[in-house]
Amino acid sequence: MGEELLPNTNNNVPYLFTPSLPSTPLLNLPLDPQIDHLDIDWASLLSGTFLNGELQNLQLPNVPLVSSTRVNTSEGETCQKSTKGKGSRSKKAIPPRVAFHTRSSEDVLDDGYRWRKYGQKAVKNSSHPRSYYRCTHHTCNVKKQIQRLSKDRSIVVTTYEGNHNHPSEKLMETLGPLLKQIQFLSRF
DNA sequence: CGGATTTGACCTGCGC
DNA sequence: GCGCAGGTCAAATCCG
Repeated sequence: MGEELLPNTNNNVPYLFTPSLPSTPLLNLPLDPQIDHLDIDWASLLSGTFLNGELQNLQLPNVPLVSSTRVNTSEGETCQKSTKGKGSRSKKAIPPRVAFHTRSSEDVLDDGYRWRKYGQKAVKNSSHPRSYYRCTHHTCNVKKQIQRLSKDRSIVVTTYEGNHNHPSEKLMETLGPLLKQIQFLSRF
């Protein structure tokens, strides 16, 4: 990792491009010339199963090849804490990463999950800082990074790391009544 | 007052 | 070994 995430094939993360927001389910995957578009099931994406299933089923060449060796510190992982209490890194299995390039005036995409910002850092060769977010769900350790392209400030690069182990709150808010209705109707 | 954000310090990996 | 860059922590601060 190093510089700004650019829309080219040098990145080690699959590059998904959305012309606007997740309002359109059609995405492009320039990394793989075999795939010129991809229909995304946003429901499964938001529930976390997309990253577990669909993406891997597509056999994308670079999932999850991010060179970062940073850790995540979710429960059950053997991550070493530094004796000074700061930092919690060690070489570990790299969680799946997906980068979305989104044209938006908003930095933070409303993806249905709740995120807490835990850091912001100036990035080399970029005039815009990178922001670090973590899912606020207590059992979930998904992270995301948000950064604007210096070449095109209207483009926001959102990099998701890891899989949600819980459904999207907004999704459940929306689907909850619907599911109840389906359950009710299915009794007949 | 509690949760979210800000921000400087700290830690690790990597290249030279 | 050293310096740099990226990533994370946690105390301070903000805000509803």
